[in-house]
Amino acid sequence: MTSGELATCMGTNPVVVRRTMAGLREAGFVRSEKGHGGGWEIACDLSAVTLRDIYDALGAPTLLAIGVHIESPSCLVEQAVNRALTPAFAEAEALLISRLGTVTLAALADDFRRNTAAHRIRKEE
Amino acid sequence: MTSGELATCMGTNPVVVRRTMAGLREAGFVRSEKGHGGGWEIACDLSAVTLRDIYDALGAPTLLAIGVHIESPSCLVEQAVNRALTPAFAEAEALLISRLGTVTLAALADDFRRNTAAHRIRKEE
DNA sequence: TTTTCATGTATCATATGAAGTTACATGAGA
DNA sequence: TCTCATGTAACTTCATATGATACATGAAAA
Repeated sequence: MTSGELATCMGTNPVVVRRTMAGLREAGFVRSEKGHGGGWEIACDLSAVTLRDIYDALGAPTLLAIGVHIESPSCLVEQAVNRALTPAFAEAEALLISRLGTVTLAALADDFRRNTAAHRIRKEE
Repeated sequence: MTSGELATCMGTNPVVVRRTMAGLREAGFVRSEKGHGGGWEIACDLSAVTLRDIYDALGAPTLLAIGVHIESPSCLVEQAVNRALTPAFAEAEALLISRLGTVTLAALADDFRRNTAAHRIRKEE
């Protein structure tokens, strides 16, 4: 598929698609071809890649909305709060990341297909 | 302390302080007095109030940066991802909230005082 | 060889929401 | 009655994610 087609599917912009796919390409999960007949194709075993891998390929962005932003804040109150909560933040993030590691793209695809079939049956009724 | 003094301490604005403190006042954790000699004072037992209570009083804002935003997305792929990750998000959030419940304001204050003492000794050296 | 169509990427524009600001009403004490 | 505080509405930045534009590069088709 081309970036334009993907963008239409996702309701976004071809350039945004390229920006995001760039990370997946660098990780080797997809390939891109320029020119006529070009576009994107999957380049990995879907059962060997997890959402954890995707997460890492996209730059491991922050998962928590709150947390320790400044390493050594000058505010002593902020320091006390950080001491109290840093382990909790770390554990929650680790939990999330480990859960991402349990979801393969193949599992997602299977679930998607099952639901698409159900969707089709429902529409035919 | 007045909103202005608190704002100076926190490097922010008196109105922002009032906006935030309003939640704590409604929960009964602080009291405010208008007029001459007015300002804010603590109105709770610090050992009986946890960061969980503060979190709730401030409107229980989102703790996770990612997660399910649309309840029933039309995108079947998004639906599959949601089915795969919703429990993980819920668990991570529950973990964080339960940890907030283990930190009392009194514990924070104690830790703050210990560190302030150490800070003072370090400066006197 | 030239045209067409795709990616790659820098740069700019826009939208969204948090934070900050201003303005003014209200209330309490000096 | 004057001063000083909170309570709030309304407005203004500000930061950042997203979208858009422009153009260079590369590959296949005409």
